[in-house]
Amino acid sequence: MPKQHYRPESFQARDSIGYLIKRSQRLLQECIEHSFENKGCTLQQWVVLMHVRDGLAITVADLCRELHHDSGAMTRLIDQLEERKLIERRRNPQDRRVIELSLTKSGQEFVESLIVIVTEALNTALEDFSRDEVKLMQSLLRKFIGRLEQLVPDAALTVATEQK
Amino acid sequence: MPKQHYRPESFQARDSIGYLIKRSQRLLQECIEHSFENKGCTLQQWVVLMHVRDGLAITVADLCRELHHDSGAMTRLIDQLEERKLIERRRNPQDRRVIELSLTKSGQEFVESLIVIVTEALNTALEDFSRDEVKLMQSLLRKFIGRLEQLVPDAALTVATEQK
DNA sequence: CTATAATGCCTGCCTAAGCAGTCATTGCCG
DNA sequence: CGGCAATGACTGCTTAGGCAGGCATTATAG
Repeated sequence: MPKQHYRPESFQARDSIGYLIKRSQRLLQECIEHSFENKGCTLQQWVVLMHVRDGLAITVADLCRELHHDSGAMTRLIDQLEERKLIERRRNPQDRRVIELSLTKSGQEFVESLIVIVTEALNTALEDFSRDEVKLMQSLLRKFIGRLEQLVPDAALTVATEQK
Repeated sequence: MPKQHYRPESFQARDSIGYLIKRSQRLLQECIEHSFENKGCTLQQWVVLMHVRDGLAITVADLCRELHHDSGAMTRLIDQLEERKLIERRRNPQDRRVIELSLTKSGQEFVESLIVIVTEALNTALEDFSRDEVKLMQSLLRKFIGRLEQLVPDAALTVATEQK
């Protein structure tokens, strides 16, 4: 039986965790994309490049699971990055279904140049926060995410497929 | 000079506050919309109805400022709600530019029936959290939002116009 | 070994969001 | 009073996301 954090009678949309998270997400995204300015890169695109760079995802399917993004949309996003010579596709000879992604030289340089900008933006956004507050916020969010992944099983496809 | 919460050399996309917030937002949205099921209503639409109900916004422009949404998209969203007889438009005679929004009888009932569902979903999502943890998360997010609104001036149009 | 399912990538279609520009109305200032 | 900026609602265009289906390839079951 769930705790009564919110009650229907007294519910205020603007006080709910949903509104607060949504607004935080949106503002932060704008903040970062604003600092991207004329780099010609979406936050989304940069995140994809980062994941490939760090080996967190090497295929389109990986990226979709990690970022919880549509596979069709991801294909088209990769198309753009490939066209700009930031990323390369290479068919895996062992499993010819999969296409492995890797950054080009200029892709790597590009990603790293934006890391500086992103960390700057994040640090500025968190300027008023102590180190402990940031840690706290991170751990609360992680806990929240963990809980939600239980509730929305589709969301954690990696886990779901392992369970089978 | 901003604190060094994140540093370019050691930056990990998945540990950043951006990733965590984005993922929280997405999962929570899915969680709620999943519980909306066959109600034939987007979370976005419901939020709009709630804002009108509570007098937080009575015009399209208000809604756009509050929810930080595109005015064209909002017009079309209202079109749908009006077509379904959930909301009404009425031209303000004092200022004939503005169109005031209000809920119909069935609109009110509809919103309130969904409040129950939303609060349930939120309580379930926060089941593992103590009351203090929820308060803490809310206050951290509010602080974060406040900071971001300073940084992205367009974001807080209400404030911005007041400043002029 | 074969039939069937599952996986991965991609395409087409539809809807929604973002952007720019239009039109009407109002506020402001000389 | 007259001109000009500002505001509010709306419309067309472009782009991105979600969904369903298709094709090739691999895994699995009998």
